[in-house]
Amino acid sequence: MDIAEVAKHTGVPASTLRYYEKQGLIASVGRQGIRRRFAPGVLDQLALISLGQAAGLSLDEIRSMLLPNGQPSIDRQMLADKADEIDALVKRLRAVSRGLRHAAACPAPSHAECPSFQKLLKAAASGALEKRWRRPGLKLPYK
Amino acid sequence: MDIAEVAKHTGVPASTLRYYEKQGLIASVGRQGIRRRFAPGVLDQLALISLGQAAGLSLDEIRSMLLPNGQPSIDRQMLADKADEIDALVKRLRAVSRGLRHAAACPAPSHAECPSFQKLLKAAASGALEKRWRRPGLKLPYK
DNA sequence: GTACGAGTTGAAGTCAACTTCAAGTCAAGG
DNA sequence: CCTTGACTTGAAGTTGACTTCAACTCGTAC
Repeated sequence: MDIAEVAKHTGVPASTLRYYEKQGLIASVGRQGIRRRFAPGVLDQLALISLGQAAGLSLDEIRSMLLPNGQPSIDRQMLADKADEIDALVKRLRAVSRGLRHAAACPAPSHAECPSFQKLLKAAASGALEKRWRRPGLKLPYK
Repeated sequence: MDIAEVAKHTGVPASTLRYYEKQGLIASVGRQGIRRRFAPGVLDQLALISLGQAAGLSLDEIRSMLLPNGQPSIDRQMLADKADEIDALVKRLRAVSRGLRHAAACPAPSHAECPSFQKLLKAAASGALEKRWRRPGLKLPYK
């Protein structure tokens, strides 16, 4: 497959594929003239990368899960740890969501007078919402 | 309060407070000599900013929720929409977490042969995990 | 044989949210 | 008066994951 075909199948732009190759996340199986050729297995590798990103892994971390041949070799403990991390995040997010909903439904004329909104603010200020995180991490959908 | 005091109370570094002021997210109430003085209300504003960030809002979006005086003026519909967005994210994250856990517990000798891992990969590839997002968004905890 | 479209390269640019830096300004203590 | 230490400034640097760019090389079609 050439780069455009991989891009079409996966939705990953050609520029990103070249970037991933430079980063050692995927490999081409040679050239036809000057053009890269990819084995079909690259589609699985890209799926794995997608999955890792959805799990909040950096490309570096994802690379560390790949053998030189591109086969995944994943530390099961690491998977479990990541799952724990995600669960903790989910817990926080659900608290935020509950708070937002309550604030949205709150009948006070302005949020300044809404007790549940005040409580939310207090929680945010107290760090219960984990104010300051250290990694760039998970992306949110735009819409 | 001077900037160090605000920093101490909120955990927000002084450099960030200056940055927020430049961005119009908070305001100082004048100077004592060359130094900024903040009204206590700035603590609430910072809590609101924290909350917004926890909800995945950009600083731009957060600013759009603030009146020029710093009082929040929040569109309740927007809150509800944000809550929906977060719930959708939570749903995806829980799927990822479940998948990771299953893969971690999977008895197959290598992940290449684990059926549930394959299924996860397939889901990732099919876009069920929402591969390509448009906003920088939510940060993950480092630990 | 030459024009075209799709690929190639390395380098540089983008984005958000900060942080870091050098150089300067103060207030208070000794 | 002089040092110290906390603050000030604008400008530049950081991070990760890409994207964009100009300049170049192919294979194919006309």
